Amino acid sequence: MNRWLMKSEPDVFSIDDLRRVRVEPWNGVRNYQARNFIRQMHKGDGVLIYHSSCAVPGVAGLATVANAPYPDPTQFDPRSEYFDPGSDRGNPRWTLVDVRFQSKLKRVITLEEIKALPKLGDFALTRRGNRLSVLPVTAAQWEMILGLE
DNA sequence: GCCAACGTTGGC
DNA sequence: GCCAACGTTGGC
Repeated sequence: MNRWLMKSEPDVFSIDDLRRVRVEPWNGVRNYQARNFIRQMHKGDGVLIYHSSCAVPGVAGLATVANAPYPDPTQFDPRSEYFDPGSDRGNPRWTLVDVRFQSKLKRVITLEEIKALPKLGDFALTRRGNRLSVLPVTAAQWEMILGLE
């Protein structure tokens, strides 16, 4: 099993929204590095749901990857904000997975706390200029972060 | 292939 | 709202 962190702006789609809908197609990722991580996902992989661009950024809940990666349908929808006229139906440019709610943490584990972990090691979330919306988490990082709850 | 301009992300 | 970081675009 691989482990990932996926960002969402809680004002747009929060862990409470995911709990309500149970399974959500994680569409709209339009960054090649993030897409390449999505393509490495497998059904059952663990996901940290991270709240970004909000008062207290941090990990808010747990989810799992619900299925194998498949083409993001919004790239072919001219009415979608994620429409990509340059994407070829024979070779779709953008990929997504569905994300299944697992649990909401009792409290948000904040970015500040995560940054302060002494043995966190190299982690895309705390690297300079952190902008990736989907990024890998090692087993050790996963344990350390959830150990803060 | 270079690089300036531009747009976006995201913490603060 | 500000601004640093950084990805993308497009002219050359």
